[in-house]
Amino acid sequence: MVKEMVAVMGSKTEEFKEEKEIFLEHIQKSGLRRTAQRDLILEVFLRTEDHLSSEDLYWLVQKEDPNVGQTTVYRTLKLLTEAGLAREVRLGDGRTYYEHHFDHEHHDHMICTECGEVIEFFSAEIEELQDQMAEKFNFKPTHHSLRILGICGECQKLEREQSVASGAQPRVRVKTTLN
Amino acid sequence: MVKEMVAVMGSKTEEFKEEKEIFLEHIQKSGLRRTAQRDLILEVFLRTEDHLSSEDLYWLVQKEDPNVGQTTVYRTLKLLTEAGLAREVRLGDGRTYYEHHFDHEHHDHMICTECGEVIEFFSAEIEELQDQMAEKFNFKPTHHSLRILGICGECQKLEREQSVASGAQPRVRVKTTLN
DNA sequence: CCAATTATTGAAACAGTTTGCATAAACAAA
DNA sequence: TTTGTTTATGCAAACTGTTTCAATAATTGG
Repeated sequence: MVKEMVAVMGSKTEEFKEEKEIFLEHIQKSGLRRTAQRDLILEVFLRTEDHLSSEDLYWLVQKEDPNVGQTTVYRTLKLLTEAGLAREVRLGDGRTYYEHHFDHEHHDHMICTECGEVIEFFSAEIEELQDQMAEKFNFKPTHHSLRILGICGECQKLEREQSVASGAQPRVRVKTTLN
Repeated sequence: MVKEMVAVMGSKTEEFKEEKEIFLEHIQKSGLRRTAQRDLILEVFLRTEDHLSSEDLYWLVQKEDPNVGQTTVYRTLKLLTEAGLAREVRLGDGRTYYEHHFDHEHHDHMICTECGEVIEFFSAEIEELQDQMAEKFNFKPTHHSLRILGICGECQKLEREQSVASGAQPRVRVKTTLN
């Protein structure tokens, strides 16, 4: 078990060198310690280009090393966030998701309430207006999150087909956890 | 105990007539039943112009009728949301808050990460740009939520005073639950 | 190399919310 | 009104995502 960990320590792939350096730097700067778990979690996180909840990531990591607890994944994700490698995103269900942050432009999200698809978008104009708004209230913004909930193109199409096929009963929306 | 309830049923105040009608209508349309608890919860909710968590509301209701359970408050708030009288707001801590929705203009929130103050604001330009964005992705928006996290004017002032008084140590941010 | 210090870990605790169930209350029909 | 049917209620227990804590492991100073 320990031997395996040592093997992992040597960092499986040579990809993501930059990110790994950043992580190490952050670890050292904060007086923390490099561990096999943290290396593995970072590795798997970087490999997965998606919005991951802590639990999602936990299971992915489990597959490669069953000796990693949920807690460690939570903490490591928090670390990655501090290091600037990950960004917390709340999509609207209770969960917190994480997405790559390093080398990724800032963006906001549209979320389909039918299928859960997440569309990333960016608008410089909206950003600008937000800052103006904040200034008007003498508010110093540090972050913001803009989520647009609705129905994606695909689901709209499906909806139309369904209403034709089954005689246009109004469809019941799935779990409208607003906001 | 039953007598009291009957007294409450008759609706304590004559205010909020419109909202109460809407609620009744929704109740009937959905084949649900009017009950003393629901009436009381609605009443107290309407009386309190604020962002309330389910628990907040629970305690307020408790004061007037100790025979109301948390569960009922949760369920009723969901009802009120469906009826269009309340709106769910996630301010960033785990909790779900509710605010008045009927007859209240749509707005977004700035949240102070120091003191928790919530500033409501509205920008027609931002709304417009959001719709344009959605259209660009063929996305049919139903709701949106824009949160700006940062530091309110008051806390900025405090910060400045503190840094003068105590010799300008960089201040540690309280619970930076981003996003 | 050993002891003392400090960080890391996973299990258990925790908060907020939801669900299942037996009882009580609302409503409709007689 | 009374009866029968169906829904609402509130408790307790389940569940979810997250944080805490005591035991363990790593690192540092002597």
